[in-house]
Amino acid sequence: MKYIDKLRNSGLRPTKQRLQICEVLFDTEKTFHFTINDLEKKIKKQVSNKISLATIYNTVHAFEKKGYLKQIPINSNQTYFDTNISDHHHFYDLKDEKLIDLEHSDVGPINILKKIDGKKIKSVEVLVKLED
Amino acid sequence: MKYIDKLRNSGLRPTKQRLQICEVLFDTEKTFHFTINDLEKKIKKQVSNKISLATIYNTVHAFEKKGYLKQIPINSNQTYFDTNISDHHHFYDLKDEKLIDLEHSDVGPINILKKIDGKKIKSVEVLVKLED
DNA sequence: TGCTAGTTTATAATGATTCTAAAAAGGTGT
DNA sequence: ACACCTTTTTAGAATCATTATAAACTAGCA
Ligand SMILES: [Mn+2]
Ligand SMILES: [Mn+2]
Ligand SMILES: [Zn+2]
Ligand SMILES: [Zn+2]
Repeated sequence: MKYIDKLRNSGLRPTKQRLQICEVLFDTEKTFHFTINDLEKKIKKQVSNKISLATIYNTVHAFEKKGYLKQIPINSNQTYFDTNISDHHHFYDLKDEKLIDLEHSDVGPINILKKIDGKKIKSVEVLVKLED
Repeated sequence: MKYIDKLRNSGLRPTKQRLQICEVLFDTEKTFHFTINDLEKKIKKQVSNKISLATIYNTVHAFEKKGYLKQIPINSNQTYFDTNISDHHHFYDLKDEKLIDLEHSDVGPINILKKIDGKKIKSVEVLVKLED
């Protein structure tokens, strides 16, 4: 089905757990931001069998390594992930502790004038903190 | 002396420990980035008496709240702080796990076109990840 | 139907950070 | 200097997200 090839092509065996996690993560109208704790709850709701927490961690890290998920740089006691892997930015609402997507097109072009010898830019991420 | 008024004006008692931590943090030619673990080591080297880890945490958080330190949004198992409290950005060298300042002037003007109702922008921070 | 490497799992370990509550120190007024 | 009250420091315990462990399970393949 839908995710079997995706996983196979990444060198990941399409196990029952991984396919179920794919459904929770990617069978949605909209992309979303989540912590492992959020995802664990979503899985409990949507998946009949139990998936261990260790497997959730393993899978999220495997998917991140393959580029199917992105980590969002933010100061929190929990790591935030994003199913939106496009080149985009974020608002962070300090009061509600919620992330909001900020599309590339919603931010004027960013020009990094400083160069670091022997290094090249891998990504440019903007975090806009919001208050009331 | 130098930091007593600074602390008093913030409503913080100028204790021996706080003054010593001020010296470690602010009596430097250049600003720097650090984790609590980094700071603990620096203090051990530069301060004769012992300062407990709890006090280091308390002090860093107090200074951050007063605006004498900034937290840097980055994904790491440890929280990074910055003695440079100017409005600036960062390179993050993924290999060396080092932060490098990117002055406001080294980044073209950033224009956030999207508005969120009832919220105003508190800060705009750019993180530029570097690879070889 | 085996075989083997990859995967899942319960559980333990790790480690940064926060909490606790008692002792110490700062500030103020006498 | 002293008493008094509040803030701060401190050692140690607790918390909790994350990672490690190692045994059981499974996907893919001969
Ligand atoms: Mn983290
Ligand atoms: Mn943190
Ligand atoms: Zn996003
Ligand atoms: Zn900096």
